[in-house]
Amino acid sequence: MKLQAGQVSGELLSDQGVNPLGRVTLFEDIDAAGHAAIEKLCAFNRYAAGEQIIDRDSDSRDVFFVVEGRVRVVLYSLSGREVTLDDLEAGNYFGQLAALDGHPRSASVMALESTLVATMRPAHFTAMLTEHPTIAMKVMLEFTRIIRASTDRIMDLSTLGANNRVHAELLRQARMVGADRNNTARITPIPVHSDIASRVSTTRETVARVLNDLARKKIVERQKNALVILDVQRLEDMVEEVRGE
Amino acid sequence: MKLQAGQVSGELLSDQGVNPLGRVTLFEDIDAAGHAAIEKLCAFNRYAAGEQIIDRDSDSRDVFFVVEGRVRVVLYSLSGREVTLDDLEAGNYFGQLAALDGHPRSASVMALESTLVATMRPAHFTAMLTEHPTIAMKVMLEFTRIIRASTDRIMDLSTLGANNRVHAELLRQARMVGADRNNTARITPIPVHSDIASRVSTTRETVARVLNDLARKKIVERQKNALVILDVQRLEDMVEEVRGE
DNA sequence: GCCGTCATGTGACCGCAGTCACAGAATACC
DNA sequence: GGTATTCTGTGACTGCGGTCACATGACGGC
Repeated sequence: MKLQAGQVSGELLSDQGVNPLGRVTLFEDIDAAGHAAIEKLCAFNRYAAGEQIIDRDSDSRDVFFVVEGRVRVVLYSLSGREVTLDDLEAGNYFGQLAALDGHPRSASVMALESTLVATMRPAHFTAMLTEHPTIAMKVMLEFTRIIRASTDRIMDLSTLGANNRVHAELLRQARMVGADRNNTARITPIPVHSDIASRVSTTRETVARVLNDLARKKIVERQKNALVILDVQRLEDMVEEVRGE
Repeated sequence: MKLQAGQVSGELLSDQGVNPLGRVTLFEDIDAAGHAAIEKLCAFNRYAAGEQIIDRDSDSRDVFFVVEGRVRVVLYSLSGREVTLDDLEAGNYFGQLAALDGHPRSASVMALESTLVATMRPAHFTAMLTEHPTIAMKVMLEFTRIIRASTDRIMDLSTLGANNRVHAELLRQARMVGADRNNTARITPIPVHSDIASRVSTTRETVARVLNDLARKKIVERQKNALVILDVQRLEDMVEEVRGE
């Protein structure tokens, strides 16, 4: 057994006076009674930062709901090279692929910080989908989100060079936090270079060079506790321009 | 209106004495009455080889069922560079992303040969999913297939060089047709180089060089009407070896 | 058959970015 | 505070593979 996270009792959770599944957006349309029923089907586990929750070549099929914390979905090449697919905040879930199709896990998942997850066996998950069509629909919508993100990434990898992919990633993060009317966006905390690198499949060094290049051009600025995109528009132009070539 | 395919009457189809939706695997668990009901919700259109069925930036949301023929799902960069995502045989369907989430089309789809498709409006599609849970489940399984293929591709693009991606693609095609006990597989008809190139995001020239290289090493052989993988095992080794680096 | 079109083969060139190496900065940990 | 570790910056080198150019080959149409 590779997963050794401490089991967390339901009691402990109710002691906190919270409905842990209430935070999971997949269940947001379900009433309190439904939450209680679903909660009975779950086991709760806490993972420390850096701990593996899903190992790509384990044969578990469970679905995991992130009650608290943050996780990262990654692929590792045998050489240890690490490809980040997605980060999931509390309220999201993962592990649904293997639960639904019974195939081996498609990726590994690790906790980025101390993370509390609810675990559900695959049979309960599929049963829940047939019982609650609104949940099934939400699962499908999540799939469409994943597929669209994947095709975008395939497109980027196929048509953009490494430094343009870094530009595109900065732009994505800038859009996530939103730009103010000055065309600037504050990304905080400062993303670690190797982190950006693993999201766009390049090296830490390339990211550093690109960021300094952008800083020299006054497009980004590294501040105390935030990376500031000084001119989102200009960055957009740089990306769009190259996409068209 | 960009799509100008000729409308095909239902009568014409019944004249052929076939149940056109019977071939669509999504509906295989539905009885004849159900097929008839679903068929009423569809319009039938025929597209010529090369004709666009979905344009990435049209705002249609319909779902398409491939009754006959073959289609290709592609992305185009503004420069015209073409990235193939998938080919779909008769019996499959496409267009479900936009139908479900209402966002713009994620890719373009073109007919590879003369193709007959059944078209369904998004509202009917979602209604059908809630009415037939078994269809909803099949849609989800198709999503898992797409996501797994996408992550594999992202991994390949991130970790393999261009010629190893060609190796990996040949291997995939070899596995599709299956190898005999001599470790050989006949891929037929001979895939066009530019076609392979667009599947693995490289150039036609690179594919040509790789294939000749493999031919020199007696791993593949170009025959009259088929590309023969003489030593599937050896090809596997070449791919696995590099993945581990 | 002949020709137009599409597919293939190959050389030359060269730029992007990955790799290695190491120095310096920042942050975390006791 | 000091030390360990993790993060960042940058130069030098190099090879993969994209691009261009052009020749040859295959094949379908009529």
